[in-house]
Amino acid sequence: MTVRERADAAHNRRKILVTAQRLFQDSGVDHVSMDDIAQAAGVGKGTLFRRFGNREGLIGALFQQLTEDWQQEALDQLADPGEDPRERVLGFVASLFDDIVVPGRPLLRALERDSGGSHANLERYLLWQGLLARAIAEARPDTDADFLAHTVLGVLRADFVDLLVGTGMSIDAVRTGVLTLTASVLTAAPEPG
Amino acid sequence: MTVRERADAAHNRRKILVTAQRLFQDSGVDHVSMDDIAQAAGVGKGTLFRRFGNREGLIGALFQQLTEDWQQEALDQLADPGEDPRERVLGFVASLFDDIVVPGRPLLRALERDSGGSHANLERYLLWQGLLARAIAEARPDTDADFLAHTVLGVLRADFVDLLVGTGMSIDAVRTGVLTLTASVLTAAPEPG
DNA sequence: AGCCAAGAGGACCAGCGGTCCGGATATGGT
DNA sequence: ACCATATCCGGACCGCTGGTCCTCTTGGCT
Repeated sequence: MTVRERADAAHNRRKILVTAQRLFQDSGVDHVSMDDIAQAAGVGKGTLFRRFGNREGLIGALFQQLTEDWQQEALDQLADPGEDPRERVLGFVASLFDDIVVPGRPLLRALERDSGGSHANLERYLLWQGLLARAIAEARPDTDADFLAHTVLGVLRADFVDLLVGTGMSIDAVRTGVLTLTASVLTAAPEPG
Repeated sequence: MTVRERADAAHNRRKILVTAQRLFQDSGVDHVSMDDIAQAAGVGKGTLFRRFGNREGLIGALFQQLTEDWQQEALDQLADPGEDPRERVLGFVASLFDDIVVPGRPLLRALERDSGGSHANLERYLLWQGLLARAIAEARPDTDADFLAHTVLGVLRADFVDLLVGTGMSIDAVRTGVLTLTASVLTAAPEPG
């Protein structure tokens, strides 16, 4: 397909992305309207929607930009059979928290909120959850690794982290809690009699 | 205080509540506008907002109606010192899941979504979390009961349950997972050497 | 240079939550 | 029974939002 994006289109796309990121950062994701972004980017509203389809598409593009490099590396490392699965899981969770959840919290919240829509979020979630579950299963073949993976990711959801922060916990306390939980998930518990 | 609610006002309040519940049930919370509710209840929009302040107030009132009886009983039982803390926690979680989360999922989602606003939700959360943490601490004094309580409640969040269902799990599978997780949280794990 | 698909842009739209205010009425005092 | 009035009612109205549409422009190929 030779239908390459025209130069002005690509230029505008980049301009929109950087502008949106700045506005979101400055004013909070849900105090910035699509009009705001179009105007600040010096672009018509039609252009904005032509490029990204809708609001969720724009936010998704910003989020993907944040994750694409990380995801490749992190998932490879998580699946690397040459290392202790426990270490791999802990490393993955720590990296997910530090590099994605914390810096991407506002974007993630916005994406989680409209989860009813696009399948992209669900697919991404399932990808992470599947690999995480496999690694957990390596460390603890005896348990429901699948649900434990869900649990760990559940605690990492942006709005839940925000809730915890809202109760007075510091980001660092949340981090410690998440990692402790992950570690305990990886440690075999005796079956209750 | 003789400032009793006038009879017509009370009547309208009841009518609005039952109408809203029906509409939400039939069409899904976020496909029903405040206009819809007012019209279906045979009431002016001004009346609706006068009674409940705003959308979140209405949803909150519906949710409180759903929980008020349950909460009294469940929290008492959770704090009852005469029973095995493990049983109490498991019973509380099961009841919370069966009686609140599952039937109230749509309302809860809507409330969680706008959590930025009212403190009422945060207070309710902290009340439940505090008592749950105390009971967990009785069963396992050695761990961070506080964060474990957060974890259990985190997995019970309505939008997370919806996400799990969206991945193909049945409600019953979610229930099993939640209870298994709770049980494992209540079972001491050996410190990793 | 000339053609034209792709893109630009902003007026426009429908729907939303929420407000306002002139008219109606329930209620307590007489 | 009746009045005075605080309370309440209703729906027109508002500002704002995400999203569409249609005309004009322009980059890129020949």
